[in-house]
Amino acid sequence: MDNAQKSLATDAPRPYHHGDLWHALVQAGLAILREEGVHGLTLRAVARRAGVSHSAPYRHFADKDALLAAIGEDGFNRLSQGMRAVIESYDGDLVALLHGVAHAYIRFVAENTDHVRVMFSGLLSCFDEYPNLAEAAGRSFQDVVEIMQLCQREGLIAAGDPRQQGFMAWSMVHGLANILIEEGFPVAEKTGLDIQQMTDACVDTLIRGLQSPHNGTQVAANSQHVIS
Amino acid sequence: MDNAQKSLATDAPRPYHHGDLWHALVQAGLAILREEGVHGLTLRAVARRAGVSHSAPYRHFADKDALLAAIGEDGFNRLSQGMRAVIESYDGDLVALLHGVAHAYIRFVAENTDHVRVMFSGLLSCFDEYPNLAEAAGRSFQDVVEIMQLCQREGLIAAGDPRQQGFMAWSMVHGLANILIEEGFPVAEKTGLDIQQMTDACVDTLIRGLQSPHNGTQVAANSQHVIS
DNA sequence: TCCCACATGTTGACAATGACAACATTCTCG
DNA sequence: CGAGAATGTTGTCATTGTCAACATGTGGGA
Repeated sequence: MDNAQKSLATDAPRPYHHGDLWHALVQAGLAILREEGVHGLTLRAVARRAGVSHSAPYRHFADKDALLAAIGEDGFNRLSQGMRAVIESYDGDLVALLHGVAHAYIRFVAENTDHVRVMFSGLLSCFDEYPNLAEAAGRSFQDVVEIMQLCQREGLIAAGDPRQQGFMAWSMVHGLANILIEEGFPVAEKTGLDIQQMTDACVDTLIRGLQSPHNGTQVAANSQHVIS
Repeated sequence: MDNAQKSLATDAPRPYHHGDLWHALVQAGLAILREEGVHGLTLRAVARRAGVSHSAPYRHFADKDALLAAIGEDGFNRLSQGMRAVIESYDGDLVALLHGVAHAYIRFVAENTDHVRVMFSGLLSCFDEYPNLAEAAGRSFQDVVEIMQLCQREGLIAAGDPRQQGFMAWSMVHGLANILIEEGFPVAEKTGLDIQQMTDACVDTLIRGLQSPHNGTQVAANSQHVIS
């Protein structure tokens, strides 16, 4: 029954009854995510932690999914923030920039595993229903696209639609990160590489792969890969 | 109360009381996953569908996670099966083989979204606790590693640890697949590429990226990417 | 062949959860 | 200042995961 934890984050001035519960609930959710993982992230637990009754969250979130969407949005914002910090420290070494951004992504996933599980993993059913969430995710992607454009200008990678290149880059790093967070997944342990090295290897592979344009059958394929 | 659906899959002969409930429960779980998604996958629903009482599953699975592990294991087996079907139809066109395997992976994820969410996405807490699950996942990975070895022999990609190369290949395709299944995720829609083309582009990029060895600073990096 | 131990399945219970309705309080604005 | 909206609370409900106590059918040893 101790309502002691609510300070951090938005230093909003609590205009009336509880203050702005909206932020308090999101913060409580983040704290629970950090301390107990996604399993402990329950609406009632969030309410308890925020010091309100179990039904109060419904005045601010239509249902649990809506809270998850807000938390996911926060996650994308933090992700963008981490990547942008690297971008802003760009000193002319483009390869280092790419490695740095990839490491930022991987580190974010590693240090916020449960947060990431909320952002992806379909806990929140659909991005479409939460415009703010979609926007935040879109901004994260935009960061990557801009890096691709920079790489093209600098001649590090071939010309082409930077969104496609960004999509591929995101896919690779996202896939790596998501495999790494599966505890005991029988891939990571067997490669003999640690996370840092694996990340570097992926980035290098990606850069080389993007150094030629991908105009359809570039590699040489008499593609008969029958699908659907 | 209708206990009408239980036939499909294992045509086991129901030796004694109910038959072998273990398989019936897994099959019921798969059916629910297919029809109602991961949200409807509840222990009691599985029991209902199998025509037994709500507590019967506990004679075969320690808890819900154990059922999820069995379902996940089935998923990895099906994934392997899909990829192996492509491998076995190898006709000498290695590039086509790679494209085919990637498409098999992507298609599996697209057609079994909720099954994949059980396999990954941390619903089952940890691979370590379920050796069978880990083994099935390991076999899937092994398929990819063997393809990498084949690619090395044929000279399509550079020499190197095939497990690392396989890890990268898995990461890329896995990342692509997992982004694609996020409905409304503001990346896929904007690239103007459909799934097939995007998959092909990823494979081509990957092949090119793997055509040179990745001995540390291959691309040229004065790596100052500070991490932890 | 008979009987008992054990595997399997059932019933009942419990706390926790998401969600809703009815009610209480506090703010805002006309 | 006072009505209505915004916000928060209490109470309730069905559902769920899990456990304990009980029932039932199976198979092995006398």
